Amino acid sequence: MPEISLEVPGRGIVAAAAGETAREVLERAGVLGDSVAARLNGRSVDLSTRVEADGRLAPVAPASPEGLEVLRHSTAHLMAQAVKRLFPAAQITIGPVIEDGFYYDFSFERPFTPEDLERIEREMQKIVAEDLAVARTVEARDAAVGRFLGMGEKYKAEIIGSIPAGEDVSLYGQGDFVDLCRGPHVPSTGRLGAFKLTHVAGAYWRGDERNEMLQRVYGTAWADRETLEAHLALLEEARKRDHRRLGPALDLFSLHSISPGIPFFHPRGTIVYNQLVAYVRSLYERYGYTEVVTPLIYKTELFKTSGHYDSYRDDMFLLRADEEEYGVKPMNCPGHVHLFAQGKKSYRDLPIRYADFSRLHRFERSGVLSGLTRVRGFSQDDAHVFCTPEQADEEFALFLRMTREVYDAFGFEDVAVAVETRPEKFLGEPALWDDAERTLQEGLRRAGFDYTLSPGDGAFYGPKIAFNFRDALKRSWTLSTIQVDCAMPDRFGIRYVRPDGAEGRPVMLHRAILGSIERFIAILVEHTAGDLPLWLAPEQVRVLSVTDRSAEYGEAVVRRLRAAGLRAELDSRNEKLGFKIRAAEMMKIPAVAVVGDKEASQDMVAPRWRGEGNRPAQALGEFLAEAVTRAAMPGTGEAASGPVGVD
RNA sequence: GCCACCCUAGCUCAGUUGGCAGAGCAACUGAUUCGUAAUCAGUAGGUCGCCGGUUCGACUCCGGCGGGUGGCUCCA
Repeated sequence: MPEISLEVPGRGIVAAAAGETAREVLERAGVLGDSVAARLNGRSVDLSTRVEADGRLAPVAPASPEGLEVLRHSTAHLMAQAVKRLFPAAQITIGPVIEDGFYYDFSFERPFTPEDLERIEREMQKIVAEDLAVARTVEARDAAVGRFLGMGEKYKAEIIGSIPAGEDVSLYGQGDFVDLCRGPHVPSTGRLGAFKLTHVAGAYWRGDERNEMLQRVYGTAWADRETLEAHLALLEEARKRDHRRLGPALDLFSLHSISPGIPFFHPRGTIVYNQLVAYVRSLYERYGYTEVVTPLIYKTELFKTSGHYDSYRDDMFLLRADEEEYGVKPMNCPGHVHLFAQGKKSYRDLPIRYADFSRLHRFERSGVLSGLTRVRGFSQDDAHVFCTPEQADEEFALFLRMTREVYDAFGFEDVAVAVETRPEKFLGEPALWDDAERTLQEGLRRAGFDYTLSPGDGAFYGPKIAFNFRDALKRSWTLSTIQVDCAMPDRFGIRYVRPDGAEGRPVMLHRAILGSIERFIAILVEHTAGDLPLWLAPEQVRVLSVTDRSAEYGEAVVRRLRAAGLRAELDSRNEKLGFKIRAAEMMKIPAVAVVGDKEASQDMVAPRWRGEGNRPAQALGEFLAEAVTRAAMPGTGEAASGPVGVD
């Protein structure tokens, strides 16, 4: 056998015979350890892969990203094997790795029950104990199709059938089970074990709702028990932070079947809501926006012109009055274009930036509604910019500056930017789209944003940039978006007079920074676990009287705090101090001021800041000054800056 | 919209094979006047999501509808 040489990290060059397995080479190099696969020239391969030529070879540890991918994929196969043993009539389809775990889709005559999941999990553990060897074989495509048809696996045969004819496919077998798979996999089922099946759900075959509904079983898998437990603990933590639980508990909002998907904001939640709007308004003042108030309901004629009637009608609330069809607006843009078209506009008027906090209503399919994150009624910090083509770059840059300022204000750091391009169903000229997509990408590059491309995800009227924020629970949410409109200026025929007296078509941008205020509140509640920043907290200070003797002084303290613009309440209930402290903590009140005989006699309070604990009593004026400073809205007070360089 | 599961007091949850609906917390009343995460006692609170069926009898079994949860498909 010819000698080959392999570069193994930490071991330099290791000599091997061509045809030796990766496992043999790694073992001899003393780096096999508990690896579940190998990396050969940068590609993940099975440990049983034969090395035929010079190259680089490294072990893949179970806890490494590639290792976890292998474990999860192998665990998906393990589950499929268990399902086939328990339910031979079930047909296997696909079973990919997803974030933190895997799923496998089965076609079966009935849905799996939670009890089935437990049985499947036990069967999986049995197969782990059997420690079956996992073996890879290669077969011609048509032979593989025949093999799976022979086993009655018509879905699998269909998948393999869609691979180009004449190609070979790789199969992985373990005991009585075989599956089509690119691999790699762990060498034997005994290497698995730190997994848990989490839930079952329906899923359409090939993701198309016209197809059969399959049974999808989700699971999570990790390198060892400890990391599995840690992951389950994180899920538990997420459950505790869930805004649908915290929101009502903190008396912020509630949902009721009387209006599915449209939230009721309670007085406390309304304070948060209005503070966010006030914050955005303060930015608008500096960034040169003008606010408008526009109709909620329009004759559908408007939506026919804008294109919404054709592209978006199924998602709209339509109504009939006076023999006329009306639509509740799902977006502000058609109204704003209409508004722009009123009166003659000159280049001297541009850019025009219409901001609108109007409520929007979208008839979302019932199955997609969820808390405040997916609703049927909401409002956005929405605005539409109309400018000359020459101004478009600067307008885009301005938006990016504003976005950055807002994210800094909230301390949002983990933000990924995606450029979403022309979808299949679109309006306007493809050339316009290409231009717009290029403009967006160049602007991002100039502003120093990294981004990824998300082909086909744009809005029907133009390409879009989405700012996706990852919250404390590692979930991703679209907050800000900006879209170049390639359709509506033409459809509405809006114009402006250029310096040379000719008429031009203005460029239209759609943009939002917080996005939906409802969704933003949900994200903020979960990100902060309900500990909202002081400027947003519905009740900023709670004054606690120790006994009835200090209640009157407590009232005076509350009056002083309120006069200084703070949101303060008095708890003078006939309860012990410990009880009131607990109540304030559970409502996550940021600051507590205890007043007893001592404080009352000296014009003092004993502060207790949430997360910081008790402080010695201090003069009321001192406490008040600190609270006012801490409660400042971002971009105001000391740090306030003047107008941003526009207009 | 599709698949599965869930819906009992304001909240969190018990409720045996179909036989008079329960607890803790919250609320209310009284006592207590108390110093940093729950003082004690008492009172009230329910068309068991809604409608229909089976049954001598339904929170419990069956069907339909509504809402929610997890997914799928769609999306701020």
